[in-house]
Amino acid sequence: MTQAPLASRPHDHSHCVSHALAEAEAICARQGLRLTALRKRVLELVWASHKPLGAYDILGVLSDEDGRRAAPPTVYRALDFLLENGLVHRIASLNAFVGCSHPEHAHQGQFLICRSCNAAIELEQATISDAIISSAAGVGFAVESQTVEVVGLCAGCQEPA
Amino acid sequence: MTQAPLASRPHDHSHCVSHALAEAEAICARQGLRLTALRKRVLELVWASHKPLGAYDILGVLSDEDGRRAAPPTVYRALDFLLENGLVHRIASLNAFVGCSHPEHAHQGQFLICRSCNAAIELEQATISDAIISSAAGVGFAVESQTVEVVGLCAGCQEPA
DNA sequence: AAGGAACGGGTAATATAATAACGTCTCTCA
DNA sequence: TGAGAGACGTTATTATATTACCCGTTCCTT
Repeated sequence: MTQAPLASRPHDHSHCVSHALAEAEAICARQGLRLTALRKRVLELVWASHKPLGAYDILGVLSDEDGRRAAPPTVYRALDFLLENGLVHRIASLNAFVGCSHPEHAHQGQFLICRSCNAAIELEQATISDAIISSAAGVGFAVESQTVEVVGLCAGCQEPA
Repeated sequence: MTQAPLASRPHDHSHCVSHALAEAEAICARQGLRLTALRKRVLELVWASHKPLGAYDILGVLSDEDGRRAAPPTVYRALDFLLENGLVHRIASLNAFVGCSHPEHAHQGQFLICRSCNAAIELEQATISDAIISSAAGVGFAVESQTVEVVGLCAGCQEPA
């Protein structure tokens, strides 16, 4: 059977970050996309943890490390690029962004968001999207994109009180 | 088999509105909740169509009909009441609100949102929520609430070009 | 009937999220 | 070599949501 997603287990997170950045480099190189310093830095910040990060949080970090304060469009443009190219996902219910765990192929993420530790676990379950597509088809609706965001408690946060 | 949801077919919409209001009255009466004039008016506005409505759209209408301009908390408080009591749903991906089609029992809505006519069709499919719950259980995640919002084309908007 | 808590709602200010509009620099490549 | 495209800075604005404080009414209690 498939192993539980990394985000839901303790792990050496620096591997996630370096792996995600290396993969982004490779994907951009292959597709002739420009992963500029800014875009790379934003991607790195989004990957700083498995918790979805708000655009203004990113902005705050960038402003701190630059002397001058970055403006919203700076961050949103970088995020738009990363979203368009499947390197991050947007969590609509949180107005926040999280690194994509499987950027190598196009897909829609399904997210399990822990209300205790805030981690977002990305799933890619055909059973879920198939159920959605066929239910929609039952009322004549043609699905183009899906948003599935689930709140609850991750395995690690369900310890007995 | 179950009939297609009303929102996805032509219908006499004034019936929807009056039915929704009557049902809200009954539910509130039964549970000792106060469906004040303001709350009722907001519910009526949300039900004005099957298209999700933004809080500031509601605010605009209220301001127009009152001479004085309503302020955001007025609307958000009414919406909070309606949400808490299952009379409306919030569509996170649109920052908008839509009347609940089945307020008589607690449930999480699943929504099909037409990108052409903007109508939101509410589903309540066990196949979808079961798929989510069991996929989540597979990684040890305990689901508490689900957000399922699907964008595409409704039956009526798929006419040949 | 009086006291007081709870509730509904008005008002101002503020917080948070996202976009618009415009300018400049640099790279590419024809 | 210069025209066009892309990336990003900058300022301003729009959209969405919340906080804090106040006041009047309701309703419960004695």
